[in-house]
Amino acid sequence: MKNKENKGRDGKGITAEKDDFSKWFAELIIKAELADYTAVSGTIVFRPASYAIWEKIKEEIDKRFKKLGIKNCYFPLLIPEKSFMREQEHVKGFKPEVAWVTYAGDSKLSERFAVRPTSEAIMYESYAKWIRSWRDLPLKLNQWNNVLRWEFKHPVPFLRTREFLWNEGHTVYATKEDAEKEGGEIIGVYSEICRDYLALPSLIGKKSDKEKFAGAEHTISMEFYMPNGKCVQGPDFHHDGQNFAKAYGIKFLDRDGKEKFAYQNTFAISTRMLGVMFAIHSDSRGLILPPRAAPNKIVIVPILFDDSKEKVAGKAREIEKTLKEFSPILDMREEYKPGFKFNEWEMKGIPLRIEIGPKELDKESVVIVRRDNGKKENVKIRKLKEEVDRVLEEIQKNLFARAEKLLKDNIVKVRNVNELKKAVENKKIAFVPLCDKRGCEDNLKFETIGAKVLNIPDEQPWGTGKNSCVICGEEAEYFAYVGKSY
RNA sequence: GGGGUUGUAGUAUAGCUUGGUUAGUAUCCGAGGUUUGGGACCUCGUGACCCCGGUUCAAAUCCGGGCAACCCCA
Repeated sequence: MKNKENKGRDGKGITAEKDDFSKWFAELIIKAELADYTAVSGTIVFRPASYAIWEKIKEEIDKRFKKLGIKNCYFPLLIPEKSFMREQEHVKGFKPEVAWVTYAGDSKLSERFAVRPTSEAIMYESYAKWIRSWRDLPLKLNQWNNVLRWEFKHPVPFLRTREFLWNEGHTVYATKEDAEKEGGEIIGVYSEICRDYLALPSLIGKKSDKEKFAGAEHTISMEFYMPNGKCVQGPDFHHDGQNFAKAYGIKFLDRDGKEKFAYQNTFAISTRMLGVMFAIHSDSRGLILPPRAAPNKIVIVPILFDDSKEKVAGKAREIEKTLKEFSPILDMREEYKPGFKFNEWEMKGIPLRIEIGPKELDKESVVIVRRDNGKKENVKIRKLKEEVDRVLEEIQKNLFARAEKLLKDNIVKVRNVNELKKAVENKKIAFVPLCDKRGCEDNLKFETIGAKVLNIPDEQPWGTGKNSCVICGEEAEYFAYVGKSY
């Protein structure tokens, strides 16, 4: 293919195949202008192409959070060391990754400040002041912000960055029941956005004690399967019980006149999801975006010849207006041939391309080309809007179906250690009967050379009698998803 | 946590072994011309040796350190 030979030589196309995942992903990120590296390891620039999608995710989630009565606020970036140290499990979990501010100019500060790796510590000092009565509850606050975790593992753009953007929801309830009920609502919002906007299916379940959030009583997570066989933890919800309430003194006077500790939750979705989405949908030609996540859903490429130029250009502008709701890009650049433009917009992941030239003009039609499967169709201009609507919806569905197939095809049920090892070796997610002993989970990681329990789904396929833990052989408590993870 | 590879323009690269012209090429980018249905062509032009130190008359090249990217193993 001529096209193929040209790739790479001019530094514009992606040269790596998707099978060569790391190389492919790095190229995709740079060439589709999603992100760029900076001088600080593990930090990236979120360029407009990716930031616009983040804004969309934010917007949709924010709307839904507000419906649930969650209000936005903003807490400071810096956390005094004393506050940070209050909840011990939390400290243990985060301390190795915390960056400290110790100097102002040339003078050393008398107290050092943590750059937030997450905001529990600073928010809960305030919560303790604000909450006095059962009438103050529930308190439901959220902030959209950045956090810094000084990871030492090899960074990957979007998927493992030291600084990232997210939402931090922090809610407080009078009773455990009310607090726990929120888990379903929040995970419902996150999974709706992932499914309907990002076209990503996930495995939803509870984290094991070993893997749960530092300071939480339990964690519900959404796990995603990447094309290189590794899993990624996406959005999550933590029920903290009274752990933080006790550490930070979040108490209230209840109806019965007794002072009680409150129950708390925290939840988050981060810019990591952008990386998950880019990686799962895209191909060797470049980025593929689900229409509902794409800032520009359409590109219009007019085919301009001298004799018909004016007419075609006029029609193209008309179409641009008709399709305004899809934020179309009209590529009128005359210095590039259409073929060049096709490749460029495919690289950048525009879901649908509309071609219009003299041939179409005569027939009052246009050619539409899908980014997800390359299929071309002739469409009458008078029907264009409804056809575009239909095709975009089909692309959205197709991308989800593809991603779902990738996920489902890579889950295998295993019954013993050998099957488990083989599954992990083959880059599968194993569905594994386990007991709930910590030792067995440690052992599982050892046996599989690094795989871990992703989560434990609510729906348990007990069915045919009892199962035994693949590690110790005793009666299993549950089936868990196990795989290598970022 | 351990081991390895690599840093030359916006991108992809040559040169490095054996130090020595004005650091070569393609593409991108800018100007002009000719073109335009899957990465057109011609002319001219702009643009680079990761940082700090050392060795040397002389460093992209050799040495040390730092920073960064990537790979493998735990």
